[in-house]
Amino acid sequence: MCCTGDDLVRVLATLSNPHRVRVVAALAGGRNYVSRLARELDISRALLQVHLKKLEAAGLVSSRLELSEDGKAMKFYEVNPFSVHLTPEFLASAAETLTIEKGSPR
Amino acid sequence: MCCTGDDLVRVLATLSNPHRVRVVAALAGGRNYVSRLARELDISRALLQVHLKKLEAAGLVSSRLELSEDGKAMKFYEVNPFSVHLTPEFLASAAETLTIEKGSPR
DNA sequence: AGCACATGCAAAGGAATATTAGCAGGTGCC
DNA sequence: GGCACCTGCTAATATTCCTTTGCATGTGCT
Repeated sequence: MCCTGDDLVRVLATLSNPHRVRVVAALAGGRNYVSRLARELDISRALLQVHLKKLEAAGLVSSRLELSEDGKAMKFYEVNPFSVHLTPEFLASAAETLTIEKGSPR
Repeated sequence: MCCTGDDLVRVLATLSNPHRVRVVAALAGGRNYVSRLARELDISRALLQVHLKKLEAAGLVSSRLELSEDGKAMKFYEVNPFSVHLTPEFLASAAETLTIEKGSPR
């Protein structure tokens, strides 16, 4: 037991976008940096950055800024291992720690 | 094994709403009809109906119209058992059957 | 200087969601 | 008839999300 119901909802919301699923899938095969990942997934870099931010905000990926040998700053992303067993019973327990306030996404 | 990546995304999108999680949680404790469920969850019936429709469209719940002893039409909902093990590896396999349609402007 | 590559961010428009309010229908009971 | 229940729909609003476009920074190489 580690996450609140709100955290779960945030994770599910984050993974409810095909682009972000593909990003996680790509990173599951190994870490990568933004520009290259954008080329491999064939999406714009700006779009990828937005999705990466959401994934990181949800705790699904981590980033690390590194300097390549030729001095260029490159931001590497990698997946944080996670495991959620989605069942009605699990949702029932998660619902106990769920706030319903309006304008809550944050 | 059974669902496409698109189906998975749809399920996750459906469960990425606190109201719908609470609905599933409530139904996990037993079937119920719309008006009563709305009272128990303390939300408007119109709102609940919208969420129930989405849950049913995603295949997470089922509905059945029944007649009470006193002749009133009552729509009962119940959860369809489901089990999704959410991991990076699982997403990687799901991503293979994921449509993105859209021109790719590089 | 100019090109290729890396990063970041903000504004703007369109699309999709969430929620409310209000209407319609039905039954049975006092 | 008038309540108290049940069901269903729509239109209109507010809000959030998605995506593109554009500009800013920096590096190294020719």
